[in-house]
Amino acid sequence: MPLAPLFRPIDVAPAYQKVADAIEREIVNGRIKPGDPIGTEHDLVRQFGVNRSTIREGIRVLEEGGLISRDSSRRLHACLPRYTKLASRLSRALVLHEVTFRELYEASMTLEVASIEGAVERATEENLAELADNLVRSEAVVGDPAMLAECDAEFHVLVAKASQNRVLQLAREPAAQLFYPTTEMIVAGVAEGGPRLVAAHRHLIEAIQRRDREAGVLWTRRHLQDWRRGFEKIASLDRSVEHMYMEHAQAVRRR
Amino acid sequence: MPLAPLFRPIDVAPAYQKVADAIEREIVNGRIKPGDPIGTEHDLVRQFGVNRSTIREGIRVLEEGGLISRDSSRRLHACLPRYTKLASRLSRALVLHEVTFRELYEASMTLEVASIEGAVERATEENLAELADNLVRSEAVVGDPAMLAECDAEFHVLVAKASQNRVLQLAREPAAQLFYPTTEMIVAGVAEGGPRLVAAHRHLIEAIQRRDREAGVLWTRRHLQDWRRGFEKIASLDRSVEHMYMEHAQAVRRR
DNA sequence: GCCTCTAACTTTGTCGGACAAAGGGACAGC
DNA sequence: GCTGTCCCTTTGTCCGACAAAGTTAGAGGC
Repeated sequence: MPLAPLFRPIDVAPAYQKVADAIEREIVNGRIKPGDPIGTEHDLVRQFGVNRSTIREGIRVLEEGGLISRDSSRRLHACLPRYTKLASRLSRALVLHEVTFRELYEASMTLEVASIEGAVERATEENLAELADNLVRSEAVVGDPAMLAECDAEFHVLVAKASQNRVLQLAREPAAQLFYPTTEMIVAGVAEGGPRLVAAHRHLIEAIQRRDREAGVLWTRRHLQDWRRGFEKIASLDRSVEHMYMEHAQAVRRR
Repeated sequence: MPLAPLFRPIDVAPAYQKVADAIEREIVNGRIKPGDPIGTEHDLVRQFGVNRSTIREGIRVLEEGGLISRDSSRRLHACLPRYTKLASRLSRALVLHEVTFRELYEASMTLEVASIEGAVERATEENLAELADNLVRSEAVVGDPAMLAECDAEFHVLVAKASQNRVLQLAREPAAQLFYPTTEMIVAGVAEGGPRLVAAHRHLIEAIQRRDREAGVLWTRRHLQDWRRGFEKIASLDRSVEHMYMEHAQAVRRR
């Protein structure tokens, strides 16, 4: 019979990690609210009793995690992590794991359908106005694949936003970020691609307006199937997401 | 008419950020493969021509992003970002954004149903063996809410894994991490909670075995509805996720 | 009294050097 | 072949320093 454990594992985390954890705890449990100042590096040196280099390493960890950031004057303050920034981490991970476009397509089918269902049910007038505005801008750039792809990405972000479900909004973002670059290629390669894309958006907006769930789901499916057909003219769905697509995600993250 | 731009915006990112970006680029575009050594801090000092403190700050950024890590001997090497670690960042963000349990529930309903559909279609013998093993362990701890909740969380991870869709796996993880702690409370509070949970798992495994999609979806719905009923005995679905739940996510991340 | 401009002061980003602790490797001894 | 020791490398931490950018306060002009 093994001995009863006499000792707990001792905490051997390096100091910079402890600093980061301590500040993270205060933010996550709400004692430091988003927007609250964290204090200067020198303040933290005094409070934690460690060297400024150590403090700075801890700050980098928190900054990368999106929990704190520096304002225009580079002062530290707690902040709400931004979805797009976090999602681009995930996109990056998906690329490194070499997920296939089939996986992306299947997951997006689920997530975008769920988004439109939520939007049909709960979209506000403001959401609709944003979508309508997006549609106008899309129509204006229907001949420019790059701009149109950008509008398309924004359109689906707006639909997800209209669902009023932030979990869904966040869940769909990583896959969406990897779709975005391909849309440009497809619209450029397929003659009727642009107009079909804009037409689908129009039908989706109408569906939301009429609170017509069936139509919303139908047109989302069609929209994604269009993407799929276009993609399969270029490559196999079983191809894994290429590294080049990451350049987009990186650009998005830095915004 | 404005002058043609003579100059590009100059890059004013701090040095540690440039170091991190440079290494990130090499990893993401595949020139450094997961597992490859990065070299010692001193090597990087020589290569980048900056001070070691600067290098270390850059390393912290990459470490937090999950792109590099240190092995047992603390040497740096590139690695595949781990889903659970990234997902816990998202869970944290969701908590800070004060998402409601209703949002979690709705999104999970979508994501878990999609997972089971994928699992029914594509689960391997190995996936089924893992699920069966999980079921045995769940039955053994049916009287212990904390252990059972842990088994439940693992069960759904295994279902998502069986779907062979890593995008889905990743997308469901953040919401799932926030569910996990509540399951324990619910199982503890509702008399028949434990046995019902295990029974649902058994039905789900059978559905996967029989490739019976209808049954899989049905029992996933019931399983989640059970959670919902249990939760509503404790609190309103419109309550936002409390900060206390983050302690779990933090524990998960550190594993 | 209010505004502007300048001169301190503060804060950040970076640098150089330093040292203890932990790990890895080579080498001798059994 | 295994073990223990010594040495070297690497990491984590510390100290002190400085230029650049931002902030604050006070002088001076209206």
